[in-house]
Amino acid sequence: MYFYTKFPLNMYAIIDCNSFYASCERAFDPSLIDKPLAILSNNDGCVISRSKEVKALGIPMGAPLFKYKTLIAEKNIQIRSSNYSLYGDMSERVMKLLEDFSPEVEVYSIDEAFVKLPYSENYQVVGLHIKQYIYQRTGIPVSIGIAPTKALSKAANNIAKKFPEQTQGCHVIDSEEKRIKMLKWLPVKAIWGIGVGNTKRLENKNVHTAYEFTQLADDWVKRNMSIIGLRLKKDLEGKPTIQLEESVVHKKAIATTRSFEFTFSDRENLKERIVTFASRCAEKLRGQNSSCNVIMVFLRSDRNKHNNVYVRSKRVLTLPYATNSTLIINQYALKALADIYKPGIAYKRAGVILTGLVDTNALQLDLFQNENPKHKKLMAAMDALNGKYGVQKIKMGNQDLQRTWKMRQAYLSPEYTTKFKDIIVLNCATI
DNA sequence: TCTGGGGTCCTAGGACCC
DNA sequence: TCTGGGGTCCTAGGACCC
Repeated sequence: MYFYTKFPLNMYAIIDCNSFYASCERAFDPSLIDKPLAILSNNDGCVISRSKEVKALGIPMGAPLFKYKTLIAEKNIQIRSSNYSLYGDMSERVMKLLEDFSPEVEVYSIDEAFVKLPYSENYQVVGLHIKQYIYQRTGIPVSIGIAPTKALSKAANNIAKKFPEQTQGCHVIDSEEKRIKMLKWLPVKAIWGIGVGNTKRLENKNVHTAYEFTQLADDWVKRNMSIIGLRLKKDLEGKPTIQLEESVVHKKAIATTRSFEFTFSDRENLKERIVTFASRCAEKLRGQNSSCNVIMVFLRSDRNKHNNVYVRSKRVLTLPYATNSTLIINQYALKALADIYKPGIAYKRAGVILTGLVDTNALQLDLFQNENPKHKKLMAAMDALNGKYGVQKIKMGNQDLQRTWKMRQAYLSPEYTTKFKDIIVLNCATI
């Protein structure tokens, strides 16, 4: 109904890397190609990326590793620990290549980007070209959905993924007939932005497909699913409502949180962890040239231990002035920790989150309280050294200097693209 | 024995101001 | 005998995403 007679000048494409982490591993280790391959979360806890062979074996996203040990052995499933420096670097390469097709690129996540495509007579050809272009230069296979709105392109991408043979990995919505056919096929729970809560609500109202969702009254949607739901509905109707967010805006929150391999209760260990998390946050903060006004520290017990009460405590502190000094941030992090720490609780997870972020260059100095100017120089020196010799080489005195807090990463691959010692060596034999 | 981590946005309700 | 109303800002909590 909102479609132009001649198709709109701009179409949105979503480019989504297939099983991204698994594909990164395969790009550097061809022996993994065509074998079932699963990538694990931090601490090798659960499965967070699955090749299509692993999906076919019925291992769900987020599956705890220990529950599938037998199946993994039986089916000879290959597993790898997360190698985020590799994935982050490969992601940057893919995103950079997309800029060759349009100046308007929104990096939506580590493995997905929206691109506003310039007018074309044949978007299927454009899509297949992008797919091939990325694959040739990175070894990463992608799926592409192209449509007049972002929500429709996400849905089209579902189709490209589900029917790779028919679509060749790219599906285009360029007519009202295709839009309606797709929405009638798409179950509500698969709509981008409809979570479990909304799915339940809609199914109670006997709404089961995306098409039925678009037939609801606007005011009902607004009332029950907020302005977000209404925008989504418009987008699915083919009226561009969810805009491309291009500018690389600074993050509005910076977090470092971890689960521990074991639970523990003693104050000294927690202090060390919190200082380490806070230091890492401060580093990320300076990395985007921001300062923070607010710090939050939380502690949690093990939510999977049902015989215990699930303890979740947090403390939010507002700083006297915006800062990005590790020293100040650590000091307040420890203060927050002292407020919530209770002896005798088996803590399993902790984290530090910085919010109230502002641009450091635009800082207003507090009239009475501001930072020791030496901090700025010290931080700059620390960042420079850590940049040169590796993350966390320079630490605060109260951090774990012996590196006893290692994550469990039993199946880690080399950092092929970001460490000199891990660069692949080719042996060329002359015949 | 063993279950991840890092984000975004919206809303309701309270505090406060004029 | 009587006790406004509107606006803004902030925060906690929820929902959702990958």
